Amino acid sequence: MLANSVVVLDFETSGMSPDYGDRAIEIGAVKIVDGIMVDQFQSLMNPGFRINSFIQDFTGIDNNMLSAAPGCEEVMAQFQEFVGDANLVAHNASFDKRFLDAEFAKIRASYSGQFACSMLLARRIYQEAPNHKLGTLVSYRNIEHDGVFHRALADAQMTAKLWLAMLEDIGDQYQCWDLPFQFVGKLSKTPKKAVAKLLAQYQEKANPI
DNA sequence: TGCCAGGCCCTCTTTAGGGCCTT
Repeated sequence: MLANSVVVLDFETSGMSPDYGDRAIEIGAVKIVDGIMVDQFQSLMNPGFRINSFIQDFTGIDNNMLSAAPGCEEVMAQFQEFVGDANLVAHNASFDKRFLDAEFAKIRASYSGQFACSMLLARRIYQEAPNHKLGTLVSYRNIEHDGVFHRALADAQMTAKLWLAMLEDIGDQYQCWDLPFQFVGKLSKTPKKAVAKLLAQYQEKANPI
């Protein structure tokens, strides 16, 4: 696995908190290598209980679909293979990381990559955007989409396109291309007012006079 | 059936509160 591969993932879940018994019901992911989307992963998963009507309406995933789906354990084991040692990205990553950690813990699986958040990066790169919801940012950046929202693979694909668009915009605006993943993670947590300064420092290091 | 969370970040801040985001 190349060091610069990134897996952008999105979970649909039965609720907000794995600590209160919520489970993943669908996972979608896109693998990016050298800035190109090269592979994808998608599966519904049966959480072992019925999901409520709000989640069914919100996602379009119903209990009949889940009763025919493989169990979370089987799907997450396959997903571990897909992830390998890639770094990870999600929109509002703290949410998806909680579910990834909880589902992996149930099958004693783990991952070695670092997590970055497209929402935190967008708050710094697109400070003037109306808000930083995934759908808003996709429209704001004129990213092509098929109109499907709140399904795991569609949201992962949009997040992947947004991630690449942000890296491209950083390059165009600050002349900082091929930013290492760890640096982007640092950038997404730096105070908003310090973003330009941090990028200028990086550019200086990357292109010493 | 209905309920539940938590990290980040701003400000009327730091001995705190509340909005944003995710399902």
